[in-house]
Amino acid sequence: MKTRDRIILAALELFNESGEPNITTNHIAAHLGISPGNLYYHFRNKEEIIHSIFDQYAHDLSIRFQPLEETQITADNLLVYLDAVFMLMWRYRFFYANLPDILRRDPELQEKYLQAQEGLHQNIMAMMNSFRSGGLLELEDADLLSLANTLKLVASSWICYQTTQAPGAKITKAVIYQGVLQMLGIVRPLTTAIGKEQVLQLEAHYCEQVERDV
Amino acid sequence: MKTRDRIILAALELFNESGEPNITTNHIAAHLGISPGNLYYHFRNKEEIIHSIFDQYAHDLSIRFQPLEETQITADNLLVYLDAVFMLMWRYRFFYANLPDILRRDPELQEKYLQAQEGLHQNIMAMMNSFRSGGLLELEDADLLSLANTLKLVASSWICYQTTQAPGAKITKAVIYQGVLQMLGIVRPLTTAIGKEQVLQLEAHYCEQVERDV
Amino acid sequence: MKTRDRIILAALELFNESGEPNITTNHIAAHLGISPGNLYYHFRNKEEIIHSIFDQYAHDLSIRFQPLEETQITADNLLVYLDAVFMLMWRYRFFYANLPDILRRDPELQEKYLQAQEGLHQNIMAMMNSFRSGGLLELEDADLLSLANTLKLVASSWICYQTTQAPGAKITKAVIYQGVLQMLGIVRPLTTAIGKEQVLQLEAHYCEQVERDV
Amino acid sequence: MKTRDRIILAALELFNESGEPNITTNHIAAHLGISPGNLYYHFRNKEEIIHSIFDQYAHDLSIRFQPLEETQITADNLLVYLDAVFMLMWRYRFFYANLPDILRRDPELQEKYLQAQEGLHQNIMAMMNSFRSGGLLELEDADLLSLANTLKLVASSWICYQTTQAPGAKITKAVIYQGVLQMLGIVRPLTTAIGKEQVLQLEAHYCEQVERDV
DNA sequence: TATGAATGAGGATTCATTCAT
DNA sequence: CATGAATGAATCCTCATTCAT
Repeated sequence: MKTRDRIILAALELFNESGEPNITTNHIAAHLGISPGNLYYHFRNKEEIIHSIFDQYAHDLSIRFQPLEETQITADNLLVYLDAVFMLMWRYRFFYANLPDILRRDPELQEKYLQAQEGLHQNIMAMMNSFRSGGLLELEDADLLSLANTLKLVASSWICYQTTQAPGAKITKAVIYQGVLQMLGIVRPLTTAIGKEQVLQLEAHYCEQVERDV
Repeated sequence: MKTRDRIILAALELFNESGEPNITTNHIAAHLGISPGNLYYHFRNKEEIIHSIFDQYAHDLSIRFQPLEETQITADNLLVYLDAVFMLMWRYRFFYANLPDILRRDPELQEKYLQAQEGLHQNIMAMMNSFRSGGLLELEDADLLSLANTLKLVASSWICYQTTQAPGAKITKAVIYQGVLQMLGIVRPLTTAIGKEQVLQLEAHYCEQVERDV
Repeated sequence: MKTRDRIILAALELFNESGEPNITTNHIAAHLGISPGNLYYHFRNKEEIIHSIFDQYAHDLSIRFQPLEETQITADNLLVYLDAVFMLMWRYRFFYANLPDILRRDPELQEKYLQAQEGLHQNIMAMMNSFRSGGLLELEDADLLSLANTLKLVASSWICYQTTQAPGAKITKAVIYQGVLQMLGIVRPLTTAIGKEQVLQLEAHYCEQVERDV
Repeated sequence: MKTRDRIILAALELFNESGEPNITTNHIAAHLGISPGNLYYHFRNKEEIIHSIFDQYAHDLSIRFQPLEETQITADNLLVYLDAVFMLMWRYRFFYANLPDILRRDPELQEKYLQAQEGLHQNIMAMMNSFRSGGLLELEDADLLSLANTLKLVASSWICYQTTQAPGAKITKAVIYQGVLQMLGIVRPLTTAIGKEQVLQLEAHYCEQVERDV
């Protein structure tokens, strides 16, 4: 494994554990047993490390989430999708603990983040549309858009929100699954009879996951 | 005005503007034209300033939000309530931009925050219950709880979320009102015919506010 | 009791407890429940407080130790004298924990200290001379002077020395009495048969004291 | 010469000159023409510098003073030993000017200091025993122990004591030699006829040294 | 590629002291 | 006499970053 990648990995790990502002470049170098000079040979500055982590995040996102065509959208696909979104967010959770501050310092990163958010929005919209046309949801356009926005907000805020809800909260996979359940809980009351069945099935799936992990 | 209060005010202002991690105690002192020594005469350390700001926040919260009795809950009261919650969050918005990090450093603050969150939860539940018993909502217990959780999450995350949704996003009152609208949008699809009317009225009110402020 | 005197007393107490460098003027004021301004009304600066404490010490010393005439010197007088010297040193023990540093900063104090030391020397010499002329000691002039010097050194260093001989050593009266015993132990091997008897008597007296205090 | 060692050396020099409490880490850095950051690259904090100086002292002590076997103890060896002890104390004299305060702050250092003191005690005891068995001294066990204690006290206190005996006293080598003479003066009245001769010889040696240095 | 010593501006904080009231 | 808010230079220390090797 290349040093550059090891740095990214170590930084990600340490940031997730202790928060980005509390991890210095020296911490990262020491953790890897390399010199600070070497770290700066591979990265111009700390910002660039964060940047690279985000790039990896965005890349992971893009390969997993080819914009879905409406016909492909099934309950199964949805499950896979939600699963993957939250897992990704978990993997890069340090990011969400400081998002406003990190983005303020780095306009370029802000731009990239917005693109990712846009992709998330597109996908959520596509799924909701597909649900509606499949007769699982019964909503007007405005309500559908509002629903999509809410889902995006919940997805994007979940980890940060949970971090603040308990002293010394560790974000585990169970917490992630509860996030998916929270989103399903938002969709369920809006579904048709057929839709409800599907959602309940998904919920059952995630309840299992939560219990297995607790 | 007492120096102690001026410090709290200046700190709040600067934190909101530039983010707490980017504002040093010297910045605050210089901004007020006082010496660093004087600042430390009034506060043992930076943490204590943040603490005091939070205490003020909690105090504001508590005097404005005496736990509502269910009979008092009307659409008008709700409007006043939501308005006030978001305004308060706006006033102390720096806090929300770094919540995980701020709380991690200060377990006492974490405790206080959870109490405030618990109060928020109680009030939201009281309102939703009242809505249901007033025939504005039609939901089972589990769904009602889920709804309340979603509303609390949206309320608690709105400012942080919005901060990340645009480059150099300034959180204006209009953004705040959109948060209220978002929450109403979550409630609306779940209301009865009578409930829908009330919600639409509230939405209309806030749409006006948004337009006035933009 | 006058504020000025209360300040001296409080400072002495705190200095003894925690060491002069670790006690700020604010500590002293807070301990007395007075304002720092008030403290500085009575004393130009911290140095002056130390100075005043020393003056009190020198005063105590002078009233207790009128240079002894040789004829007055008996074993009993000696006992009273040694007792008093060490008690005084105990009362002002903070001083001995930092003597070089305190004196370096304050030439006037250095001067006063030397005068006190000179008085100590005179008295020790007087006693030793008297012992010799009384047939208790058998020494040549040079040896007598050397003995007096040693005794002065031991007396002046005892508290500082003991402070360093155990972790977190508290200087108790027992430690003080051991100092007297140490000095008697220096004198004893040099005494005549008659002198030895006297010294052993004194030693017995102090051994009792030590045991009572332990 | 390594920067780390240069820092230790400069600190030692400045501490000796002006007293440890009066020398800041910035002083040391400036004195060496290096940045404060560099100093803190080599030492975690000021305490660690003091610690390192003491370690060097303890090391010097240990290599020079292998516990002496009784047969090796001759007047010549004693001379070398005393010489070295006082020289070492002179080299690290800042330490003795603040011993109580320095040890109070640093329990680990206190522990090391006590070990060094214990070594000193062992060596002094060994020498005195050897003197007695060689017929140079005539003392009972209790008196021998008492003598050893006195010698240890004088040795350990000499520099601190001398520092306080004159305004702005500079501790020169002559002062050191006088310390040795003081100790010899304590031993001399207790010696046998043969012993006295040896001691007088040593005294003569040191009187020469003092005169040469004054 | 990698080292690790070095930088230096800047951080939080302290404390003897002053001064208007 | 007394208050207590205010000063400001100084302290210890951090950390992102550089650079000669």
